[in-house]
Amino acid sequence: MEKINIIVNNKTYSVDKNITLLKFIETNMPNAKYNIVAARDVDGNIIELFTPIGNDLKIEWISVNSEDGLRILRHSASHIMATAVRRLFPNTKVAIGPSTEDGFYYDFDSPERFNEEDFEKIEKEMQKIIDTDIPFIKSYILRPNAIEKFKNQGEFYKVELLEEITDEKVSIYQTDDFIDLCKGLHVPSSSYIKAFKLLRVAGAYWRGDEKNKMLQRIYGTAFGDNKSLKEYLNKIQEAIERDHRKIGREMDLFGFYPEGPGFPFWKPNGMILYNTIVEYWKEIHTKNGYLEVKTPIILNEELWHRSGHWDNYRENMYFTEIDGAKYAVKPMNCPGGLLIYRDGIHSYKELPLKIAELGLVHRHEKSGVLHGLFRVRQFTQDDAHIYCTEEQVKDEVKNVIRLVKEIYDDFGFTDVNIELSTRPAKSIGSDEMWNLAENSLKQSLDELGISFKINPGDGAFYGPKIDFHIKDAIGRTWQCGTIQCDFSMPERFDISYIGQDGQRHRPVMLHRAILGSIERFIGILIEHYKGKFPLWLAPEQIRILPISEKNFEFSEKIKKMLQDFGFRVKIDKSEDKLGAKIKNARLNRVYFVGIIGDKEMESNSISIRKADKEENTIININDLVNFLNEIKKSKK
RNA sequence: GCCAGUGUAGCUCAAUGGUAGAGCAAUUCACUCGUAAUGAAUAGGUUGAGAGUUCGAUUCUCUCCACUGGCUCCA
Repeated sequence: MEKINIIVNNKTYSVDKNITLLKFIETNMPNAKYNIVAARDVDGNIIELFTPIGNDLKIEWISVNSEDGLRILRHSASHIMATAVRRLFPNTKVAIGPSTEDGFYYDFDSPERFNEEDFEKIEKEMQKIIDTDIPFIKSYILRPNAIEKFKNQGEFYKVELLEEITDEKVSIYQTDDFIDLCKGLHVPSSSYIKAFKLLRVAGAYWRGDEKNKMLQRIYGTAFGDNKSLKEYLNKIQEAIERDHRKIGREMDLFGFYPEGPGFPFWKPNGMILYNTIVEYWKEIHTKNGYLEVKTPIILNEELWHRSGHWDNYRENMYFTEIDGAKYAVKPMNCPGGLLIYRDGIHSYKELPLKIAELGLVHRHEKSGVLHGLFRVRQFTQDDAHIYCTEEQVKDEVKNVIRLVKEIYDDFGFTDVNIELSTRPAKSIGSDEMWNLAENSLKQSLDELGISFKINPGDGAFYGPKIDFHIKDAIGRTWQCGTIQCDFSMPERFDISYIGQDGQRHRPVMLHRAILGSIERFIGILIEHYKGKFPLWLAPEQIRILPISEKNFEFSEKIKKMLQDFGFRVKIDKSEDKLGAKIKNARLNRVYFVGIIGDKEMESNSISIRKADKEENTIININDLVNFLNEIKKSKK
């Protein structure tokens, strides 16, 4: 009998691996016939353990609502969904059905076109399966037998999977009449699914490859109790309410029109936000020793052959013609920047040379991927290229990391995850270059004591990179900043500096962006703040609400004064009552409203309040500018 | 690009094989007003575009465009 060692509560147990029935229960289910847990083995993998009650084995239970528990629960829910779908649509073939970060899906190949109206039917059938408490029965069979079995059933996706598995034996799970090739784990029976919901249907390629057949993927989620499901659905709702496309419209920030799909149009309010960010960005970069340049948007095609973009990035580029010669619209700023560097002789004394560019780039994104400001075809990168010696790389990378953190902090993002991506399959440059580059980045992070995740094969085609992911107010993460180490472009452009020895040397080039794309970053900011920006970013910082026409003149005086001090201020001279004026100010996400009535005029003051708060502060006009400046300075 | 869905007034949404309505917004008038919507009136649409079926299409069919959710990709 095959045994497996597992560690539970620091004790090692030898356990029979051939289990045919799996029970997975919570401690608060005393009537279960069997106790079974999912535990972690020595390598940290989840393995299963089976023991009848009465065995003295002490088990550390995992709750249904723990990360592992939910994964098991959701994976089981996907099987139940597949069972239901196959009951309702018998001609449906199944592909794979894993759990995801917050739910599960199953990919189907079916003559039926599923749509969301089918969900009710499928959910009902799933509920039936859950109510009848059908067990998940696990068994192991020899791989050739499994291939035979699934072939007979016409489940060719399973056969394809099986043909790649090298194990002698594979496990299969049976739920009702639905038999699925599956490693597990699963809950013991369907009634463990206490709350589930199907969410959407989408197309998905078999094995994620667009050359393969498009399958129909049904997404859903499941929880151990109804309350958690409700909380999850509320979170989805919250994300919908934060949608930057909706808030952007409400605040009149930007627009997209059919005349330019994927090309954002910035409206006056949006430009205020945009320019405020740019001004801040320029200031902090100047302070950190960066010089600024601007390079052309359209450049000769020859340049892109030299840079390697033509070979590696062509399908994302736009091309044009000038006087019969071929030109390309830049998808990246570096080649242009390199021309500037190459224009002159550089001494080692100039290095590190930090050249920043807010570069407008165009990339042809497939029509189906465009998404508000998050995914556009034209955007401005807050780019910079740092030319330095190999010895300087580590320190420069560290400097960039510090700057990245400072900038994110100023925008209210304090939670940052860092990832290191290594050489991809499609790449240029020698092995030595790649090793040197990857090691330099790794060491910089290590020396700063920063923990990071490694993404093998995720680097740019010209070098490895460090990516920065910020976490927003509702816990979503967004990749924004990046540092890319490039030994390749300097060679292609044959750039050099004169070293202490009077000889020419090849500098290293670091590409880096902090906000990533200003357009996208604004989208993230909108969703993070739900449009309620801190004072320094708010397109409209203060709106003065006169109670009646008698107060207009005094209001104008205050407006003029605030404008002279650089504040963005408007007066609501509409015929609305005060309540309506406040409502409108809130809707427009104005930061402060200042109320001017006879009372205020008499005392030469203004009743000021944050537009979304109840409390008023009465401030003398002479103190107003100081009051606002204090809040603006703090950035947050 | 692929799969599915959607497209009606500035916004949110109704309705119908016999050329369309509501609320909010807008405009005008009255009210001169104190903390999340004062009242009245007016105006606003070749129902995304094109073609087909039909006596008649906004409705049914097809093509295209755009958008939404995914796949893939990515800042």
